[in-house]
Amino acid sequence: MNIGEASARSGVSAKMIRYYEGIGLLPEPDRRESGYRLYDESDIHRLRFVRRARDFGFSVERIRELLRLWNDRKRPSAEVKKIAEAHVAELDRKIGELTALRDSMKDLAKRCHGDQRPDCPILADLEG
Amino acid sequence: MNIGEASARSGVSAKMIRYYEGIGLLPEPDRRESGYRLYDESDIHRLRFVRRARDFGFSVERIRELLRLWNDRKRPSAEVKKIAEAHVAELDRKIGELTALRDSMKDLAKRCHGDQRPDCPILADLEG
DNA sequence: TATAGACCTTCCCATGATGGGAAGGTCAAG
DNA sequence: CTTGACCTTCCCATCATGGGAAGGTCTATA
Repeated sequence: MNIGEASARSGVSAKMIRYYEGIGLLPEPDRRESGYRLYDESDIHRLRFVRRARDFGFSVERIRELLRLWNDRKRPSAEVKKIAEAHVAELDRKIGELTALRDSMKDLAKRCHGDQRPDCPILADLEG
Repeated sequence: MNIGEASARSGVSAKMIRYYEGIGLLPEPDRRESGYRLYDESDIHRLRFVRRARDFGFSVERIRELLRLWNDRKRPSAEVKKIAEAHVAELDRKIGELTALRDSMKDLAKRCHGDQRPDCPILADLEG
């Protein structure tokens, strides 16, 4: 099938399929004589894996490792788990960061009258 | 003072000071005859405001609005509060998103043996 | 006064993952 | 054979930031 159908069936845009190929995340597919890329079921399978990993927030580089493990029938599951746990830790870190920001901002907003007057603890805080 | 000192005193890199000037977030400063940018206390004040707003996670465009309100002595605090609340809502949204991802990933990792065997619920899930 | 070296200038490039769009070639249905 | 949908590559933009090159300026010291 052509890239359009591969895109529709995998949920990965044609743009991104070409990009992933360009950075070596995906193998170069066969081509028709015309130059059109040709995909088969196993490509769709791999594309779906990539899309799902992206949905989980894995970076392309992490997905590269995950694909390698996925293709390795002798992989120790410990390696996969390690990547997953590192990702969880990273997400935890970001969540903590954003939560701290949100709480501070929420507090500042609560203390702002929010009326016609110019006095504002939010601006006062930003002013330092 | 020159840009280096302005940078050191405000916590905004010289690179970013020039960038902010380039996109019109900051006014064009006076220049020496040599072309060197010249900053004074009020510039430091503004730069610190910008840095602090960035620390809170506001986008440059939001900071543009905040600076406008900061400079407007007749601003209604309601406008500032509105921006802050929109930011809180945005942070809440992101936190929720990341939390959902983290929880799913954490659950998958927990169910992975993490040993020498290749069987792995994480890869199985990504596979779809 | 000459020079070293710290500082400044502008300009270009890269990041990460994604989309937009142009110019031009290919395919399939009518 | 034409039309329109599809494909190709290539370039550009995003957002905020940093790296670095090539070249000019400033200041302290020998």
